[in-house]
Amino acid sequence: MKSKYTTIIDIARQLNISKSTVSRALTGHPNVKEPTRKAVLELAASMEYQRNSLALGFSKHTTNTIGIMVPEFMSTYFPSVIVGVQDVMQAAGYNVVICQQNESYESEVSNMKLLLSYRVDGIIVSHTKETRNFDHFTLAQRRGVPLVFFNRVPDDMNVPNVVVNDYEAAFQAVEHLIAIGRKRIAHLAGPESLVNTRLRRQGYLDALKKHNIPYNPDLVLSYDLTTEKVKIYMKHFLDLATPPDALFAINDPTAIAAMEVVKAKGLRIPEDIAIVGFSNDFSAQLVYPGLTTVAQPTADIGRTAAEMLLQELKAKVKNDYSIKKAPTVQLPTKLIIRESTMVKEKMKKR
Amino acid sequence: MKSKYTTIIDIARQLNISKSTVSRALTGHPNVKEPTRKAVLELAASMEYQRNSLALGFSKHTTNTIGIMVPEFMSTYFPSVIVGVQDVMQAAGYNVVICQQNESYESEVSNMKLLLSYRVDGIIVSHTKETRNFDHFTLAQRRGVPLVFFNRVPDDMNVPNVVVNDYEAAFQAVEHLIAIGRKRIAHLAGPESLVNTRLRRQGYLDALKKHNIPYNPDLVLSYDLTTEKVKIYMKHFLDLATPPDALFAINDPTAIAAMEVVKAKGLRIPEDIAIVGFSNDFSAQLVYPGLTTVAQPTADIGRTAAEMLLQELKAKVKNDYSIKKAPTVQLPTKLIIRESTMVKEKMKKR
DNA sequence: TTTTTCTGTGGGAACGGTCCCATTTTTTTG
DNA sequence: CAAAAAAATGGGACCGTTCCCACAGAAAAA
Repeated sequence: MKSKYTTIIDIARQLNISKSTVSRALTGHPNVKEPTRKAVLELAASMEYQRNSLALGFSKHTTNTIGIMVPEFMSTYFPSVIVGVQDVMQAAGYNVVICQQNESYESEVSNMKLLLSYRVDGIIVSHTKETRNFDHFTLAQRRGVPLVFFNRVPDDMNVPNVVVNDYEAAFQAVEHLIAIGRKRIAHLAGPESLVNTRLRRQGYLDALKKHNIPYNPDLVLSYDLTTEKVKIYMKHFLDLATPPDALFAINDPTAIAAMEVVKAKGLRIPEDIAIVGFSNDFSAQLVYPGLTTVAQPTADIGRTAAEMLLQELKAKVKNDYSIKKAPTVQLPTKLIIRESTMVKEKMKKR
Repeated sequence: MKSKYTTIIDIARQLNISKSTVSRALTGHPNVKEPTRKAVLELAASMEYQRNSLALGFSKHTTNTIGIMVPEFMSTYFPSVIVGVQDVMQAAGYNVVICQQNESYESEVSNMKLLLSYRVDGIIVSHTKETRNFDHFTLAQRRGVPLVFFNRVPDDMNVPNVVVNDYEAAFQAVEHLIAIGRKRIAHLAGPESLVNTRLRRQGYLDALKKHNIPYNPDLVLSYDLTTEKVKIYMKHFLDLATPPDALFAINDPTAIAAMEVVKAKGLRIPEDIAIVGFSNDFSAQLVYPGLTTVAQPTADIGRTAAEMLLQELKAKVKNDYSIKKAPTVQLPTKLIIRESTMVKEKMKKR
C-alpha cells in the first residue's frame, strides 16, 4: 500500500536529482544553486509536500516538540497556563502537545510514557492530586528529557519550577479575614500530597498566630478536592456549636461549592460567613456574591515555565550538565477583594 | 552521541538472539518460545525499555494517535467534549493529541499541518470562528486521514459530524421567552461563518413568526464573539427608544457578558430584561441570577465523535471507500430554566 | 521411515529523512 | 592557463522497528 504522502524521493525522481539535494533545498541549506532550489520548492508546493516529522525526529533524535501535562482543565487555571506556554514555545519554533490527566495518577504515568515514546524534547508538568510516587518523572530525567514543574511541585526532586508564594498569599488572605473582624476562620485544605496544601495551611496558621487567634483544629479539614466532600465538610462546619464566621478555601472551585452550601442553608455571605478562595478562576467574578480570592498570574506562569524549559533545552545541547540547584521562580500574587468579604459599609457604597 | 534510550538491538545483543525475536516477544507474537519471551520481557523491564513510537509509526505508517482540534478551551464546553473523546479513544487503544487554536485561522492551518506531519490516524475538529477556507481540511482527506467534525461544521463538506439541533433548540429557547410574555426579544448572534449562528438565528426568526411577533431587524446583531463587542452592542440595545425586554444570546459567555452590562446599568434580570444563553457552561449556574440556557450533552458529543472516528478508521483499513453521504448524528439538547427568565410568581415560590 | 506441516528463529529490506563523505563542477588565484 | 579553492551535487550509512522470507529442527501425518 503506497502512502498518499509525497516524499523527498518522489520530488528527487521527478527532477532527476538526488534526494540529498532535495533535502538541502527544503531545509534551506546554503549549498544549493538558486535554480535548483526554486525548482524543488515549486514542485514541493505543487505536490503538497509535507515533511514527515516521524522520520525527521527518528533520524535527528530531536522532535522540536515539548509536552505539557496538567491534572485537569475544567477550571480556567490550567488552560490559561497552557496558553502562556504555547505562546512562548511556538515563538521559539516548538510544538506543544497537551496531556490532561483527569487527576488520575495512572493517566499521569501513562501519559508520561506516551510523551517519552514520542521522544518529546522536554516536558512541563503539574502533577495530579493522587501523585505520591515520582518515578515516572525521574525516568524522564534519566532519559535526558528536561522537566519544568509549576504549581504542583514535588518537594523532594531537584527540578526547575515556577510557583507563587503560597505561604505568603495564604497568610495575606487570612490576615484580610482577620482585618474585617473575623475570629473563627475555617480552612478547607487540599490533599496532603500537594505542597500547595501544606504551604497554604502554614500561611493560615501563622496568620492566626500573629494575631493571637488560637488555632482550633476542628476548623481545619483536608479533603480530596471533590465537590461532594465540600458539601459534607461544609455542612459539618456550619452545624458546629459555634460555627465559623469565615472560610479560607484551598481554591476557587472549593470556595464556590462551599458558597452553595452556605446559601442553601439560608445563611448570608459575607454577613454570616465571609469566604476567600485561591487562584482567581474566571468563575470567581461570576458567582454571587463575587468571590474574594488570590489572583495568580496564570499566563505568566506558563510563559515563565516555557522560558525555563527553553533554557534547559539549550543547556542540554551545549552538554552543560553542571549539577547545581535547580532554579525556582516565584511569581507575585494579588489578593482580589470582592463582595464575599466586603464589610457592610463598603457594600452599601456600591 | 549515543541516545539514552534502550533499543531492541541492545536487548538482542545482550541475550544473543536476533532483534526479530525480541520484536516478536515484545509485541506478543505467538511464535516465540516461552523461555525466550520471558527472558526478553524481563531484560526489557530491567533496562526500562520503551518502544520508540517515532520509529514504529514511521515503519508501520500508522501511529495509533488521533488529534483533536478545538477553537478555544477557556469555556467548559470544549474541555468537556475532549474528556469524552479521550474516554472512548483511550479505551480503544488510541492516544489523543489536543490542539487549541485560540480562535485563530492561522493556528488552525498550522496545527492541521502539524498533526499531518505527525501522521495522526484521524482528526476530530471544531473549526475557529475565522475559518472560511477549508482547504486544510480537504488536504487531510486527500491524505487519507479521516475527519469528524462537531459543533462547528463546514456546510459544504461531506464529512461525518456530530451536532445538536441548533435550530430546534433556539426555537424552543425563544418560545420560552415568548411564553413568559416577552415581545421585544433581541438576539446577539455569532459570526456569519459559523453554521450555528445561522441555524440558531433561523430558530429565533421562526419562533417569532409562529407567535406572530413581527421581526425587528434592529434587535438582531451578529458579532465576533469578543467581550468588548458584547458591551457595545448590549449598550446599544438598551439605549434604543423602546429597548428589548428579552435577549437570546448565541452562547453563555455572550449572555454572561450581556448580564454584566444590564446590571451595570441598574436594570433588573429578568424583570426588565430576561436572558437566555446557549450550551450550559459551568458558569451559567454560577452567575447571578442563574442563567437560563440550552444544555448540550458535551461529553456525549465527544464520545460520539470518537466512535464515529473509530468507524472511519475501521472502514479505511478495510479499504471501504464507498462514497455515500457522510453520517450526521444529532444529539438532544435540553432547555434549562433558571432565574434569568423566571417570571415573578415562580420566583416568589423559592 | 519419509514426507509434510508446524514452530521458532535469523536475515535483511523498508520506512523518509539527515548528514557526512566523496566527487564533480565552477570559480578564484597565482 | 594550470592549480587550488569553493560551490553544488550524489552516494550511502544511519536512526529503531516491523514484517516478509528463508530455514532449521521438531512434531505430525503418511
